[in-house]
Amino acid sequence: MLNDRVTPTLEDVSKRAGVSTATVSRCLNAPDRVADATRERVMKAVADLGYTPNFAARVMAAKRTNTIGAIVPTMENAIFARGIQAFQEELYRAGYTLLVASAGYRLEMEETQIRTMVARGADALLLIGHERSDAIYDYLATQRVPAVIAWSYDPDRPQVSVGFDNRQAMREIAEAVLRLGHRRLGVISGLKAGNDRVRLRLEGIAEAASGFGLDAATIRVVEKDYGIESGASAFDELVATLPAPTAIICVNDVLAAGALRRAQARGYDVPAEMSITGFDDLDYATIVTPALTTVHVPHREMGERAARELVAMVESAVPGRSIRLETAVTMRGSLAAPRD
Amino acid sequence: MLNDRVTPTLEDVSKRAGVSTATVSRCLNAPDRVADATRERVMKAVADLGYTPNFAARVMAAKRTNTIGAIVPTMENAIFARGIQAFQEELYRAGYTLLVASAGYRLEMEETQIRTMVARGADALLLIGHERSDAIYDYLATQRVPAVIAWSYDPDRPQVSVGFDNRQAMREIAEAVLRLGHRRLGVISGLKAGNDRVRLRLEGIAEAASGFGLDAATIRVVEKDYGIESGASAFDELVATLPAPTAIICVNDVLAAGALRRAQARGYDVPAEMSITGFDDLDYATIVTPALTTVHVPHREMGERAARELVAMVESAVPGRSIRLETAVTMRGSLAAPRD
DNA sequence: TAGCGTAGTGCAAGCGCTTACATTCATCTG
DNA sequence: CAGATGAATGTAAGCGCTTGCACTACGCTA
Repeated sequence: MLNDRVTPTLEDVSKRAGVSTATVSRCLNAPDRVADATRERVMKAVADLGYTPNFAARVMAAKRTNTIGAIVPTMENAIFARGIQAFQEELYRAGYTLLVASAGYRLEMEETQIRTMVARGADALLLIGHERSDAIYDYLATQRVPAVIAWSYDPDRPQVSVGFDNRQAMREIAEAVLRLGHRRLGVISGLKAGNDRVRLRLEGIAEAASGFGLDAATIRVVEKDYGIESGASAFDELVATLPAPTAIICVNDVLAAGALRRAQARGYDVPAEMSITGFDDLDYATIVTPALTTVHVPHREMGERAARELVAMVESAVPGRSIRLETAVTMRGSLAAPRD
Repeated sequence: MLNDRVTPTLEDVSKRAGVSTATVSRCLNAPDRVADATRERVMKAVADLGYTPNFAARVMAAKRTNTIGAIVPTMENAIFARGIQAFQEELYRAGYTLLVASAGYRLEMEETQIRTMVARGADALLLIGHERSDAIYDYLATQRVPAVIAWSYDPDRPQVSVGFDNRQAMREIAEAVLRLGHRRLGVISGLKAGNDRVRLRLEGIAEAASGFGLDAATIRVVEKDYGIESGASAFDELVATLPAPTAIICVNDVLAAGALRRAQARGYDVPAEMSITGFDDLDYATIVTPALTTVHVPHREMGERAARELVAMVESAVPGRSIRLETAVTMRGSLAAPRD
């Protein structure tokens, strides 16, 4: 018994107030069902004793935790931070607590985390992207734990999603690149395994290329995990094989920032000799020089809407509706027409 | 009963395996105390049923959650992300789950979060910085919840801390600035309220200034919340009053990155006309141009060591020792001698 | 062979709370 | 004024798990 707390219990309070534990419980959970005088007495006892309800006991008895879990691929870089922050603020407003776990972009790890969260009594879950096993979706269904998928939007899937169309968003920025005249493209991608957002974005690039009469299969794609350094080394790989691309499209701003810095370190003039684009519109995009042309994603709005949707699903047991958010190509200095 | 789960219970498993619930429980928690044949049978039943232990029930019965909470000021920018990520990885290795909450740099909010975490049964807590009410320290003591303070190191305080000496770290970089000949300094600070790290860093600057014969009181300090935009507008304020500083010391890289970009937007040549320094050595520091001279903080190491210390405190109930980590001034392009 | 130790298992008492149901009693109705 | 009504409170049954203790059976030792 490592944790033998010295916390007063409901019973201590009830004795001190001279009532039953049921009355104390009601004072705490449904104050209007208790006579004013009694309530005052009880509340005084609560205050005197510094009583805090035992969470586990409450969960066991009430089968509700007022807790919502979020499982993100990573907390290390800023990709999910802003959205999750907004998510948590909105949950807090609605009286819920957020539990965050990160799965390191690994599906089995995510599955473990989902099961852990459910076992911990999460009333609902926020998940990133659609890709995961049917087994785990079935599990959530049988457990009756509502879930919302964020950072992705797909009305054709049975799951409720609050996000944007990754493919279309990426196609739009790729088209912007192509429209300027670029024909030799390089792509820096995150790891595709277990990450449908990345795959959809790559498809978006391929679609744009086809639309401009390019054979998408000839576009060189370098796949790396996320990180500044990965973007930098991916850049080196892309320019190693000739003819080098005139524009490099990155699936997010972190990779783009790394590629940009490496390009400059290698003496490339960005954007005159080399254009680079990002995705997400994180802080990274605006602090680099030149600032990144990127896809703006409404992270905060996504977090807030997902929270509201999830709370509604928990509280009214309605099915929940998918919500599509708009992204926007944001033109900044890192993209220009090719020189030649 | 919104969450009437359809989860199998220990009893379901025990029936299927033809043993008592006690045996099933032992299979799960102390497998070597059960005969091999029995264990196999039980494990098969567990697998067949897809059984997951109910967390709340387990906590109630065992009074231990294998959960450690971390309450950080914010998750929005990258300041704490790397350290927390390392913290969680190390905890995971030791068999613990991490609960994260953010307190928005507000002390009352932090207090609420601490109480919530304790009520939820956190076995221990990671807190950022020393500043909080005695009442809450007393609370943790009576509840017997071990806590470690990170991002700060102070051997004279009763609390265990794993971190660095904010004052000295900042003094060192300020001295580097002064040594180059700067005498007109500006400072961009985070909000001091409830944030002892910031105050210590400011003291470090004052000490350095005194050491160089400057009156610390004459140094202009602009206080802002953290954010790129805050850094930018703080820069404007600092250069609005003449004579403008020749070097701006920022209490972190986020503010520094914002100030740097704004300086350039206003036509300043950094570092020739204006030097800018940061603190933390986040990604931000290396992707801006010129890269930021900053104080390198061993975030990952801090997270890992804090996790190990905390686990030791929980498991062996030893008092715990404070650990001092070294920081290092990292010279990069944003700092140079003043022109005049 | 009696006596003992030990590994393996079961029994059942909680852990602190919520809540369906039972009880009490003051108030109202006709 | 008897009886109905309903507000306020109490009673007690769990929620699903862990664990101290008791018990059995088997293999040793002397």
